[in-house]
Amino acid sequence: MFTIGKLASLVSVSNDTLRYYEQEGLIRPAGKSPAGYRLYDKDSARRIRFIKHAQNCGFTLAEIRDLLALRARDKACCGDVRTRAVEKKLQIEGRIRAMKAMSKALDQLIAECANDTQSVNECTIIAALERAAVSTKVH
Amino acid sequence: MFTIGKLASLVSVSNDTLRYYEQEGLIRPAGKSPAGYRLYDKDSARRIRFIKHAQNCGFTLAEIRDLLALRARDKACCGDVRTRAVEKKLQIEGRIRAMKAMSKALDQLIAECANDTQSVNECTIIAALERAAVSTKVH
DNA sequence: CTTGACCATGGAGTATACTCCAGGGTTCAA
DNA sequence: TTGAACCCTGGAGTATACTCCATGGTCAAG
Repeated sequence: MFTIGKLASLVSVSNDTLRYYEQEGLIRPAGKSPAGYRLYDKDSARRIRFIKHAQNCGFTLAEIRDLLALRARDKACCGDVRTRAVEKKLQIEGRIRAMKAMSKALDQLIAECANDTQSVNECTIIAALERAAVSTKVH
Repeated sequence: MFTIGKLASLVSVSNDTLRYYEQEGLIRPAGKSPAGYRLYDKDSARRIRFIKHAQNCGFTLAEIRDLLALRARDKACCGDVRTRAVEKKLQIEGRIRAMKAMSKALDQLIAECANDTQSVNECTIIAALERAAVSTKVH
């Protein structure tokens, strides 16, 4: 059993973050000390790592809460989790496409602006940004 | 000269957004009517389009404000704008890399989970998310 | 003159994931 | 016993880009 500070440094997050996760229903201490201190066990550490890794896979805390709930429900099968992973992947790919479009638009802008010493009045980047639509929407 | 609603529908944003841009120092009406109504001209429309296109290139409003200030300063040259475009491109490419790593991590997870009907207890996605670190940080 | 469409201001609310703070109790070692 | 280091709660603040609201003035048509 460790106190919040111990767990926090163990999994490299702040005490505040752990309390925040608890508040958001993502974790719960294994118990409390007589003085009301949160006490955690190894399972808590596993759970936090789960949360962190899922975040790195692009899941929001709300989605992670769902994932954790899924795990808790016996009836749920691996397919449910898989579906979420596939959906998330599609979402991320959409974002990547949007970003690539941005990057491309910037390429065009940069290429157009050949002359570094031109006055800003004739700047082709500025002109281009005033002109044509760059059809990209993120999120 | 048009009122806020006219300009808003002309450039497809809301009245509130235009007031917000003004508050944030991105635009200023060309004048005011005796009753205090904002009055805009064609330049205003051009400026809003500039803002929208720059947003589509991934610039934040704060960055766009800088870009607009740059345009206003005679001394600034096209190179200054170009530098910002290049920096922004690098930033976006970084984000794309991070997202690709996420996508790849999800691929792995999805591939590992071959059996759709397995109980969630043995779910390999869940297990994988508890295990190894997926080393990706966004932003 | 009234009605509806429009405009103004100031301020609060939204989503996300924390971070920081004040005010106060607890634990432990010297 | 005193001080450092730790813990608690509740609430406010951060960034971004709006959106919505109440309250009230303005304008044009009928």
